[in-house]
Amino acid sequence: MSQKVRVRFAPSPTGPLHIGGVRTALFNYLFAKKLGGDFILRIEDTDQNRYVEGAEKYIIDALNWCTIPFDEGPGKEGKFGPYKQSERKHLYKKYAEELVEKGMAYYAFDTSEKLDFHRKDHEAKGKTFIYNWHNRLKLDNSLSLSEEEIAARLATDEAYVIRFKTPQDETLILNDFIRGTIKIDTNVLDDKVLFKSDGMPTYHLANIVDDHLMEISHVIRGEEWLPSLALHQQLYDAFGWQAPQFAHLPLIMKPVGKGKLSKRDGKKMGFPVFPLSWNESIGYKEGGYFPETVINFLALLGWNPGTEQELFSLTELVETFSLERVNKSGARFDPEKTKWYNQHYLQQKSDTELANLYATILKDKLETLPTNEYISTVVSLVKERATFVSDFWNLSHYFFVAPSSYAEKAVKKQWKEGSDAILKQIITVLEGIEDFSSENTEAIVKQWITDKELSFGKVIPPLRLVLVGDMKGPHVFDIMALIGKEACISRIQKAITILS
RNA sequence: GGUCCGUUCGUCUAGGGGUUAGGACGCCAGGUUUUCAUCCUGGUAACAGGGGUUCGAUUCCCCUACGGACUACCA
Repeated sequence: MSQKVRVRFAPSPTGPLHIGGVRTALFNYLFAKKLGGDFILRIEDTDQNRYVEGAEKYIIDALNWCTIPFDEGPGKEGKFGPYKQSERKHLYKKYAEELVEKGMAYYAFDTSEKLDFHRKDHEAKGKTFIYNWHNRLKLDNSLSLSEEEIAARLATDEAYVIRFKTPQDETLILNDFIRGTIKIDTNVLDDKVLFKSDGMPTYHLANIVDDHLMEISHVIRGEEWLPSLALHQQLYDAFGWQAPQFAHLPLIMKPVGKGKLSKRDGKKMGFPVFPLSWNESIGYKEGGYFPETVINFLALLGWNPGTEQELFSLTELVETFSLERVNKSGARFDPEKTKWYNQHYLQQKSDTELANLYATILKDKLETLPTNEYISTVVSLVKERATFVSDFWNLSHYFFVAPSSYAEKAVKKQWKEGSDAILKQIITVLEGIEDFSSENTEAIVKQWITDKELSFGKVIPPLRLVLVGDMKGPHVFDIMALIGKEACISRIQKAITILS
């Protein structure tokens, strides 16, 4: 069977996407693009109660920011649309009815209250209530009721659901691309609801029907769906449809503690779990991470190329990705490593690009913005010590504003008896310099030190201290050249009055 | 509880019947930079346990332990 590769990412718009969801989308995207296929976004909003305003837009924006755009989906209608299940509502009922006619599903009239009672009752006895072959004849459904009774109930407006009639005493052989063959005894399965009393299908029905109608070739989803695979496979068989290939991805776990990563973890532990900000939860974008970073670290969570390469562009990922190299076990998410990735990608950016980003921060700090060229030069001097664009200000404020205080420890160590006298003389030296370039100033000052038989250690460190306010930063003569002769002299004078 | 899935350094992972069990992040140390950081070099640290199979098992099989997911008219 050679069929066009079509994969889908099918989130439910119940809130923001978290990085686990983004990774599922990414793996789908990579798989599709590697094989020249299509990546489809389908919104699974069959539960009206859980619908969250703005979530759908968020999902689309997030995918776009992450640079994993979909080929078909809401707003990008292809020939398989619509791509929101709420807009496909009318489609599903006939499929559920078809199964009832075939004797593979049945109407069930049990109320939620009754079922809740059974569940609680069983729980109290340390058992689990399962609605299936062993008790379905004792419950309220079209299998246990007479024809007349069923007809009568259906004729009134009594609420009912349609349940799948799981066969008895069968062993299902399931196939998962990542996990291989899985055997399931149908006797432990329950008769899942396919069609709800509110007229909407459940996830299971809608998912299978849509995947079939949309000609999905591969279903790549999180491991939390593995227990549903038995039902889904049976549904394909019941309809007589060719099932797609399944691949269940390992889950992403919390950095510390137990369980899979949840949407609340970010706030609790102080790192982003969302691509974009959502209410008070900060996103990767707003946290200063680049899309390249997010894509790269997500790709290496549960997948690896089998080589020692760890840095991948999206293009390289598409070329290298394969489902065969996806791991089976869950991966604990490590926020530290994502910082390393970001540092790397920040170094890759051009000075002008970074200067533009930095300018938006500087706008709030300064009354008048220096030229782009100036900011860009500053960036070139400090960027190698930055992980985020937001680090720039701490690293370079002294290029824009004279220090108003001096780091206590640095003063103690570098401001000695006679420092002020030396700096006073330096002022005179600087005043005489015509070409204030870094090289020239350095040559002249160093010559002066030699001539005066002073040590570098007595001159350079205090000079840095008064110019920067701390014992930090790039080559001191580079700093001097950039801030200029006047600023240098005035900073030295100011420091002499304050520190002496 | 039941069903299913999993288990190599602290974390992400490579490997696979005979290896000094490799890399990356983190951490530590040294070097460079008369500063800080970057960078470079080195170091730290792992096959969950018990049984088999085998000349030999971390690798294959079984059991145990541990971890995880699921167990809704949610997805």
